[in-house]
Amino acid sequence: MQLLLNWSPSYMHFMLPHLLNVFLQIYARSLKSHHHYISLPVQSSPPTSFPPYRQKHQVICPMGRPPCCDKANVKRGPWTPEEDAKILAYVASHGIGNWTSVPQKAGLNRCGKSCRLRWTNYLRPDLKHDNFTPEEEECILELHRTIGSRWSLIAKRLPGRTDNDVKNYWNTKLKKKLTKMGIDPVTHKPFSQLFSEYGKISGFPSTRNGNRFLQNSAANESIWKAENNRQKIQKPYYDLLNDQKNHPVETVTKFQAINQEFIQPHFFSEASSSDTFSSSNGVMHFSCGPSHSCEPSQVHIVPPSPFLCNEYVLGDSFPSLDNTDQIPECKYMGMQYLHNDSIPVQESGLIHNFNGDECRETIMSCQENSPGVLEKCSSIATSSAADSFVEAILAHDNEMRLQFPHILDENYDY
DNA sequence: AAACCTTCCAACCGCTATCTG
DNA sequence: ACAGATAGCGGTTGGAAGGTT
Repeated sequence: MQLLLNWSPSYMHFMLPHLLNVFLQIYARSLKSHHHYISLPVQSSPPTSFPPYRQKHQVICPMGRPPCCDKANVKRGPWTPEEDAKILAYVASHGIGNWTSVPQKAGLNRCGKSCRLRWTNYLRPDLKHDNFTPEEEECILELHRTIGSRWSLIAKRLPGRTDNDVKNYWNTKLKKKLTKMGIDPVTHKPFSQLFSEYGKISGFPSTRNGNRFLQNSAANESIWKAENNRQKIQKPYYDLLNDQKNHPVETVTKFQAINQEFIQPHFFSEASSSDTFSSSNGVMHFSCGPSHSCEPSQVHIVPPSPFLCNEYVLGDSFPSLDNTDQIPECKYMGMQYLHNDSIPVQESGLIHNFNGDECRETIMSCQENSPGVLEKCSSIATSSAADSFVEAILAHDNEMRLQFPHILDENYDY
């Protein structure tokens, strides 16, 4: 009883039916076997807060860490209500930390890692157990469009949801939903637009063999590989945005540094041969990847949004943060097409406009809300800047084509 | 009713980063 | 510096539940 009194009302609301079920099952079993109830450990002193999350770098076992468990002899598979009750009781009285010792102390024949996952993904009191709301759905879609399958980052933006929840919801619902709507779940572009863009790539099968590339199964595989590549490119940005200590201005500076040291060399070395860019409706889209590669996976890569932000906003033309008038109007690609039965084609993208002040606020608020910079700043690009950039790359492309015609004019047949 | 198929998600796997002795 | 451990993460899978034939 003392255990229950230490739970918050919301946690109580979640757990009471669960515990009732546990006790009923145990009671029913005890009637059959004449065994007594399990005795839940009752804490001697209430925790100061619930859940008492472990402090970072907290030293739990100063004498060295024993092996987690005997992997061969621990139970696996679905958790029973009794096991859940033991974890809950243990955490309520001891708090979070050193999952290695939890199975032994809680009386469980489970691996510590399994206990941790059970707690993290299911038993945590702050978790929601109801369906995803349309708002959460939009949030997932928008974040996935921006940062890809970084489930833990996305989950952090959705209180009460775990990365596993988000991942499962994406894989079972959202991916199919987008596909049905004619939208590629990786690039978040309409398939029709992808077909069009693939067809524009020089040296691509479209000129000789039509769009066969996109008609066979290899296309899907290529897109997934491209997604992986995109995530590698984006990593420095995630690292930066995850660093909550950064001042907004510092963040901007680091964006520039990352761009110079990593993104630009990467981009120009890999994408110089025959990249394609398009600028429509003021939102610049481009694809990069070596068309001379035998890997169709690298032919089309949606660029990391921060690249756009950095290239066009934080670079030469980026005004001081005090001078918002010079910030071009932001074009934000929202995800409202989800609630629209019609398939958005080229007109998609300009669903919400951010003005200069909003962009500035976004940048200035990045310390508290860092992914906002990604989402909004990423789309800052004027069509003129995009056009000049496109021209520069196309010129570079032509130059490369003249130098390496034997590579770039290969006839691709996947 | 039975067999088969599809969907869904909890749990696991394997990897990397980080910590400790 | 190194080995051995955990935490955290994204990808994958097993099997229960529901639907279809």
